[in-house]
Amino acid sequence: MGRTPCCDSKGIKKGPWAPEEDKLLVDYVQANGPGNWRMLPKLAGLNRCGKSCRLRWTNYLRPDIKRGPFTAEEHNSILQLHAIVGNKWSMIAAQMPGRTDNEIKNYWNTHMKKQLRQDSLAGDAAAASQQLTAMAAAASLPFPAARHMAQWETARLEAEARLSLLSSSPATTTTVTSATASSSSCAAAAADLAAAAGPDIFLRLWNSEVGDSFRGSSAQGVVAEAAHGRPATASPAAAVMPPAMAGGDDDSAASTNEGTEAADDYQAFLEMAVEEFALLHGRLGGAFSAFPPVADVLAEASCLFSPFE
DNA sequence: AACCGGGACAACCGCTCACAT
DNA sequence: AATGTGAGCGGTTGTCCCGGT
Repeated sequence: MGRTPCCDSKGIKKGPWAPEEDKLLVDYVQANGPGNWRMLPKLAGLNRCGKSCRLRWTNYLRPDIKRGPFTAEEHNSILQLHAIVGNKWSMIAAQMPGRTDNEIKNYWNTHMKKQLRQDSLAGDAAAASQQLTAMAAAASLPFPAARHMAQWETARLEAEARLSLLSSSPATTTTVTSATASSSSCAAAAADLAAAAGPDIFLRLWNSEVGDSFRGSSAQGVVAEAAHGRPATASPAAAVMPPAMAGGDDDSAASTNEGTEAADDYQAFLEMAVEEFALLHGRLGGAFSAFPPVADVLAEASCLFSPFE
């Protein structure tokens, strides 16, 4: 679908914002609230495109923005969160009140990337364990959601490590002949899936119909979601998180068993994903196109077909 | 004083997605 | 179902500033 650029009109100003423009934008948003950015420039008397106004407001003029240099605590938080989610700046920013994704992204690209490069040049032999270390540290972050993310992600990495071990053992290389595969062969298949389709395959599965199905069928999950009281307007981060990590509550005292529960949830999810995959394959003979969202996720893992045949 | 290079940060660009029509 | 729109996201670019030569 063709999309007309928002800023191709002649005479629309670009570049740095003047103080008068900032004042016009702030006055308008304070009087009318943000929203309808396309019409805003005209209504506010600005010679800018709506997108430019939105960016200026969200990245610079918003009253709740925390200016100034990043603290050591924020620095560490970014480091740890980046180890978990990668370049998902909006997710990282969601855990750091007062900081924008743009600000964090710039900080990462200018300060932290350089630091990491220097660290790697120094020849850190423990590089492989850095992610887990960062995650362990993240478990003590002052941001509840970040704690949940770290705990769940730690469990996920441990589970994946187990799956890798299982998949490399001779016993699990035997042929799986039915959709009701055993837990260990599910695990092996899941490890194959990750190896074939990339580590984010699990996140994508979680966001697919398979994940929906799992969430819907897991009574435990429903209880967990209710207990965590996920807000109706979930953050983008919460939208992709399993219940154990999408909580948003401050109930840190009750988190003792969360890692174990998360690992169990994750294992159950993997088993269901593989079963679902096998069922679909059996039912459709590989014609996954009838289920586009699942197909998108699973088609990449087509080399997984063989264990089920 | 003039020039240059690099760092820091604001702003833009291109893309995707959800939703409305 | 096709298309248009608004909004958000991540990557990239542009500009300013500052220190070194």
